[in-house]
Amino acid sequence: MPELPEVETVRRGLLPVMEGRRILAATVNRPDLRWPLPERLAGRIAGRRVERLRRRSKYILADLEGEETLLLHLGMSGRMLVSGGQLGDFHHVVPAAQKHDHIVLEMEGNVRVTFNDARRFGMVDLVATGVAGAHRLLAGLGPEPLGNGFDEAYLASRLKGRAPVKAALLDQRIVAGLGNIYVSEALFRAGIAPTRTAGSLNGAEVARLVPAIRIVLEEAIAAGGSSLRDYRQADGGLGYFQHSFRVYDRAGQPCPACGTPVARLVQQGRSSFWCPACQG
DNA sequence: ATGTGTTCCTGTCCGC
DNA sequence: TGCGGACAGGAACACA
Repeated sequence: MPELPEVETVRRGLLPVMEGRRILAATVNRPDLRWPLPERLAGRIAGRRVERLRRRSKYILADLEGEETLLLHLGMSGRMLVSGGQLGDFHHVVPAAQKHDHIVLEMEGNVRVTFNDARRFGMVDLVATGVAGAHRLLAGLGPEPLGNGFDEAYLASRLKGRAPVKAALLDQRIVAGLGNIYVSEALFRAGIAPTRTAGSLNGAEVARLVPAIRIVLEEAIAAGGSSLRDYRQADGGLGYFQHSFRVYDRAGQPCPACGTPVARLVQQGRSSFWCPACQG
């Protein structure tokens, strides 16, 4: 579910209730998500202050005092939900536990942060802060698409081979943070068919693709992400970038540029949406 | 080294 | 309504 814009939106929502605040208590309701959770996780994070809340690709990193970092990935259906707080008096209703509430953090400030993940493709680990970047899940990630390390020269150097450009952009080693929605949207904006071979793109096409990726991600962040099914912001609210989709999930509907029906195809087992007329 | 297909899991929607 | 199948914002893993 969550791609870079959704994860960044969640991070921003968690910032005021987590950064600088202490985790007073933690509850862990099952031993594993996608993988086994760290041993004694609840006890190891309880009582510690969150010094920084960062994002790398689709991961959220909570640097805890004592040089350990809580590493979170939301998978397809993960949510980080904030409850309590503002009401602040003894009348305020503690929300009932929901199905799939796997980890609950009681934060300083009378706020609860709950990690809920129906499909359990999410991941959580606890690592030494100094070597977090070398964690097996982070070590191979490519550059942040909104950062300085992502430009035309870099992307051109990595778009090689016969795999479809769709697959290349989904490859987190090439660029970190894109997912199924934003790859389709970026390729539409760049006028490149998802079926094109990565190595077949010419310089002009790569030069269009870089800003197309950047702009669509920035617009999606500004819209609070895209809510199709599971995704919610930290406050439970919906993102609204789904209303700005030009091709994703719009099979059969007219291309916003030329009116040709948007096509859907399956690549690597995943849907791609595109305009056969605009994207060459 | 590449490229592709499968797998994990739950929930929802659509057609019969 | 019930039931089966398709499909879903990810990505590691196993194999050609």
